[in-house]
Amino acid sequence: MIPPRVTIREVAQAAGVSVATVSKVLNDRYGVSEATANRVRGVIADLGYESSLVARSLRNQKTNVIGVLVADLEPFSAEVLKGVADVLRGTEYELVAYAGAARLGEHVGWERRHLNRLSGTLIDGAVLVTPTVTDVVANIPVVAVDPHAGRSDIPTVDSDNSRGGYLAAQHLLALGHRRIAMVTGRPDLMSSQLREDGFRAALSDAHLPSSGLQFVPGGYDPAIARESAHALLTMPPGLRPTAVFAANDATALATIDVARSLGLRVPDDLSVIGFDNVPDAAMCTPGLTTIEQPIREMGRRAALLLIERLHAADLAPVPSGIHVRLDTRLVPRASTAAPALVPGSVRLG
Amino acid sequence: MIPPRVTIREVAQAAGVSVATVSKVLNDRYGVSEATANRVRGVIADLGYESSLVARSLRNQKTNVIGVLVADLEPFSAEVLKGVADVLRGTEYELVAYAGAARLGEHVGWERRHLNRLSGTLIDGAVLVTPTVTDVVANIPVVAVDPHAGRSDIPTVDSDNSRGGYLAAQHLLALGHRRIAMVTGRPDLMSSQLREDGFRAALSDAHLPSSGLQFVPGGYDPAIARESAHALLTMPPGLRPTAVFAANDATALATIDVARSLGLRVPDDLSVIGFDNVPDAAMCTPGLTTIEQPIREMGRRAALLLIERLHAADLAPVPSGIHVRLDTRLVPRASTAAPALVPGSVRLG
DNA sequence: ATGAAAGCGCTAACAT
DNA sequence: ATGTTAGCGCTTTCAT
Repeated sequence: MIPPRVTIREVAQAAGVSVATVSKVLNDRYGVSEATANRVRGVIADLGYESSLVARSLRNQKTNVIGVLVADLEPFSAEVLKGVADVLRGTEYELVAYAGAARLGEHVGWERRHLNRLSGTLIDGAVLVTPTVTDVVANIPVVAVDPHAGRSDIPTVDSDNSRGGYLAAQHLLALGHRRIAMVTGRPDLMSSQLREDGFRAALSDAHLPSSGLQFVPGGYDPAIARESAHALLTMPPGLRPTAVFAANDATALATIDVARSLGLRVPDDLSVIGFDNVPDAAMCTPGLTTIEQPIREMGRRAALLLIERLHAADLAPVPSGIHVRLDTRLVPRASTAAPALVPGSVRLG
Repeated sequence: MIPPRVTIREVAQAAGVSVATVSKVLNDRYGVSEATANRVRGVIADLGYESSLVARSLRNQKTNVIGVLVADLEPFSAEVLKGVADVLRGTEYELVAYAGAARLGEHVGWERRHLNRLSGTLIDGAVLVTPTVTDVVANIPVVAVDPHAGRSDIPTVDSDNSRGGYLAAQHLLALGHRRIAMVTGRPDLMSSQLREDGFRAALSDAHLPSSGLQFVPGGYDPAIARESAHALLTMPPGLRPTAVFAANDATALATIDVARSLGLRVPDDLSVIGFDNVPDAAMCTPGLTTIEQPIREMGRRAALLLIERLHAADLAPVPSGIHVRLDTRLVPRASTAAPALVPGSVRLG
């Protein structure tokens, strides 16, 4: 009942020629008479035949497919994906995004697995999104976006996380906050570490006494952040921070949620600033003040870098040490404001 | 210098066994002694071998990969993708998103091409995002999200565009608007038609005389919308609409921009409501009042439907007429307000 | 101009 | 328990 996939063999059979001839027609090779070619084309159209990407790439060296390899498709990687698509749109390249099934507890090493499963066959080049390992060896050109580890042998695109952290602290200080907490990120990630470093640097530059500072774990994880936020916000009003910098928007939103559940108003009783500027940051109420990373642009730059390497593949040796770093910027919204004069005194709830 | 891909053959060679034995180890088949299996596993680990997804799927019937097939990766499809990933996360399934290179001028028929290129080989099932054709035949289960055409043989997920249009009209009426215009969408798309139908229904239910109504083309295209908006907003103040419903957010934003360039204030002199609730709608100033479609949830539902069909594949016949329709809702922001008492009189410019 | 055959990496009958 | 072999759909020598 359901028609099976049409293969090149059936096309050949229907046209009364060999599969080799059909293949030649498909690939515009010489050695086929115009008459035969036309007949074959007719059959192809009639049967609605399309060559199998898989079979074709198993056989061919080049596939014209670029892979975006991710551990998971969440807002960040989806945004990178859009950027890559922006560049590929209108080119000869096709785009495949691949998110393998997460093997339980596997945070590290997925990039090599994904690469091995696809390179040499399905894809000509790859963009790795937030890889933990950047010394991967591959037989195809690879570009990393927002790598988690420090040094890297492959071309890399990231944003200025350190400066972003600095900007966040500056913003809170400028508003007048003096008791500030940070919900940190994942200690194993470079981006997270840099955000914290920049944040500390700004506070240190402003000579804020460390007594006004607290750091609690957030792990880029809403659940962990909730717990930390709860501990933070149930402190006595005189000790409780008047502002929180969360290492990413997800944990910032979790913090706001906890604050609200405790009867604290944002930004009146608590200012919260995040990092990333994901769509949710704009859609929520109040709008989340945050540090924007130009994620989509990072995807664009990565794609550009990759295509360049793809075109130069044979000629040039692998140029090492290519690292593109894009600017971060403050996006002020409604979740931050000057602290109440007597913090906590306005709380009515 | 660059190590070539490790294949099963090299593993076999290094372990001193046949490729068949390696394959058995890989797939946990019976007939391999524990000693041999361990030796092979050791070699696999040493060499960092991973089986080629392509070769494997060419050979196998089942691949455990679900495909999300899109014409282009833009905000809408990326959002659907996230929804699908939400459901697949933690399951056995891997996710591949595929955006083929757009053949020039090809708006229609990409879904069949993509499907033919991947089905039967790379993927076990597919989610089609905004397909123009929904009578596709495939040898794998397929679910369509926001199909452009009307009737459909395959399971479908969309949102209640008609009700969304109704809600938009209701909102404007409730604010007190009586001269209302609509910037319509693309006549060839079902979603667009339904938005208009719902809009008309609400106005008719409210017995708004048709003299207060105008429809101008927008084509889901900012450029077209600009032109229409310009014509609309340069009418004499007594005739000019006090509110505009644009068929999607992109054209709503274009309308606001034109209004502003004509010296009209939004929402004081003109209320504008859009449709979709894309991130931009929240990020712009003033925030755009709009009708939200739960796009990510649509992706989730599609994935759920697909997995269900995948599991039931052999047993059940294809159940026809499965159509999931999710609710749309009004998201009030700052771009709509009650009309000025004497419309146009407050204009000072 | 056309076709037969090998082989890409892998799995599954089918030997042994 | 292990190996041999055929074949998934396709492209590409290499005959004819």
